[in-house]
Amino acid sequence: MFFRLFNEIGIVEQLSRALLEARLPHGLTRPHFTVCNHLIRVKDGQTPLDLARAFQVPKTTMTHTLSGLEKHGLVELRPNPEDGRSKRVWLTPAGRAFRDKAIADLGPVFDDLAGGVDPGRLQAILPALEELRVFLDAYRSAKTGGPPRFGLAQVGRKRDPPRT
Amino acid sequence: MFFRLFNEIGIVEQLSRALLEARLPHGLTRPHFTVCNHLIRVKDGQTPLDLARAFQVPKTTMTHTLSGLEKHGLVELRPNPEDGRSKRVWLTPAGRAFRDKAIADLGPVFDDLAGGVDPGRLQAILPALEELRVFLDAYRSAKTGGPPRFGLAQVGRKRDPPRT
DNA sequence: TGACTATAGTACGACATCGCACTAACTAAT
DNA sequence: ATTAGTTAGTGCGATGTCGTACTATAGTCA
Repeated sequence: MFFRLFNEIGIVEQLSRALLEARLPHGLTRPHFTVCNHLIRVKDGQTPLDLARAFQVPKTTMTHTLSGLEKHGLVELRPNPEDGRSKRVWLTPAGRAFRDKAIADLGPVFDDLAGGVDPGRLQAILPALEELRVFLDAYRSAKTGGPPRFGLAQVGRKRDPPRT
Repeated sequence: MFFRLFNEIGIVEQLSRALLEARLPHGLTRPHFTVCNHLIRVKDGQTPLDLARAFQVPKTTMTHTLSGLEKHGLVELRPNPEDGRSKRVWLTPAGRAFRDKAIADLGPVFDDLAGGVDPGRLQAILPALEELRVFLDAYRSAKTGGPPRFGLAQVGRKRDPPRT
């Protein structure tokens, strides 16, 4: 049962990602969009590590994603006046426009989706998914070792054995 | 709403993947496991393209996954007597053992999961997920162009513009 | 102040994913 | 049989993801 569940989730993830990226400008991926979206929905000025935590990705992955966004002029990384080690991520006008346009372009897709699948039914699975996500996150932390530890970043993955 | 849904799905996908791969032998990934599992649950002797369709991945990705499985001696690729272009994928005893051991190793995880999240609740979201998956798959085909066309493989993704 | 530890970010390498282009083989129409 | 179009699989290159290791800065404690 769990296998089927995770399998369905994996396939939906692939398909939804392809659906989104087919509608983004060339060179921009779902993470780029989701980060911009997050910076608008929540707030910008967060640190890269904040974002890595929010999306449950290693910080190296977030560095990579942000560098892509910066290269496209969608965000700006400025030093964090409160902490010399870290930076803060700010959206540029282009970044906001990019996000708005992506959402607009997805409108028809969501309309079709709402026509083909009962939105209420999808809405209804959100709490269970969220519960599952929270459990998996906590489970990883629990199994990884001690307390909250740190930001997420590099934990709990498998370790390369020394090359023989 | 759809964003939140796909976001949760994406995160659950990442976390479940990490959870699984942390319990697999080094060098083997979730696709390796899921393919072996599929070959046992459904049947082996399928063609690589059958598998690519089943997992909704491009055929090049399946080639890569199968070559990894073959390198580890978990599957065998033999010519397809009915079609000189294609091959058939057969599990080796090692492949079956690998799948069985992975499932056994995941037992405790699933027990914990069943303890932390109501399994009935997860079970209940399966039909909606499946419906969503079927819709997304059909939608991609519909938008991509005509009829069933081909196997899945390389479609509907964005095209690289000529390098300037 | 100095020493030790913890944290933020990055450079780098390994590898997975996937689009493009190509070959070989099948199919259809004549 | 010839030819054109389609399909199965792969080589290759580009890029996303992530673990390891490193640097710079903070924080803690004496």
